[in-house]
Amino acid sequence: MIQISSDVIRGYNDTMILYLLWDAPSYGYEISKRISEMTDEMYNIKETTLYSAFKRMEKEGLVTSFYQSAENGKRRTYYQITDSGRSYYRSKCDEWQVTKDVVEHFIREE
Amino acid sequence: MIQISSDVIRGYNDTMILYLLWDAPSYGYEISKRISEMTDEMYNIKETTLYSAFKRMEKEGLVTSFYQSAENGKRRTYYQITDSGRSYYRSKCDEWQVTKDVVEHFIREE
DNA sequence: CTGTCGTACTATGTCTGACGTAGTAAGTGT
DNA sequence: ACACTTACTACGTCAGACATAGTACGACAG
Repeated sequence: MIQISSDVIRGYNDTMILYLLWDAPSYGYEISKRISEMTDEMYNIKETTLYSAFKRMEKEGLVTSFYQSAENGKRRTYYQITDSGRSYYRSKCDEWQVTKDVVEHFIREE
Repeated sequence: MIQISSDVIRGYNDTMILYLLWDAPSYGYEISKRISEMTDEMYNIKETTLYSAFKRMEKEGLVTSFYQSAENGKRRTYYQITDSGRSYYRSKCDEWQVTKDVVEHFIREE
């Protein structure tokens, strides 16, 4: 089973997280599980990577956070995407198309 | 004109360079020009990025170097891909396919 | 009722590839 | 004579990813 490290998608963790926040707020643990599921465990984001991404994005105004006690009585920090976050996400999607094109000039597929 | 920075393809500069060394040895300036041409100037590798990639890859045994005076009398450091470089390149191509799949789960195309 | 597991984080420090800035030097073109 | 292109080297900085460690609370098993 191939497992990829976060380093190879450096700069796209934020984008992946924003995608998962698009429709509703979420929190660290859930985001992490959803990424693993969606990628069939090919990519498992590291906790430190994830939480530092949240901090960075909050500072940059891409997300806002709020505390909320969950059903199970546990306290969680939820993150919510902002308008600025949505437009950042869209620009990263555009960038991705270009990046992909560029890289694929140098990739041999067999 | 969209220009992408090397940061978004972090870790794939080496792969791009190895691709260009596949059939024949080459040197910094030529590699740099060819990358710009091949990508329609969407990606222009920085000199420092390029030369430090050469150094790193030589240390890792992915390439070997030799001096040679060119037609124009200028001295150049040519780099040549090694067997190890070829197998590294192939593994990066495989990795790329996975990376692309993973990222695209989180990208909305319109 | 104790210890392990899963959940939900925070803190701290390290590493690496990319990049900014600068400088050298030799040949070419005007 | 001077600018420009070619062909590099040196040095220092930065940011994102990651390793390691620790905290804390609830559930659940033996």
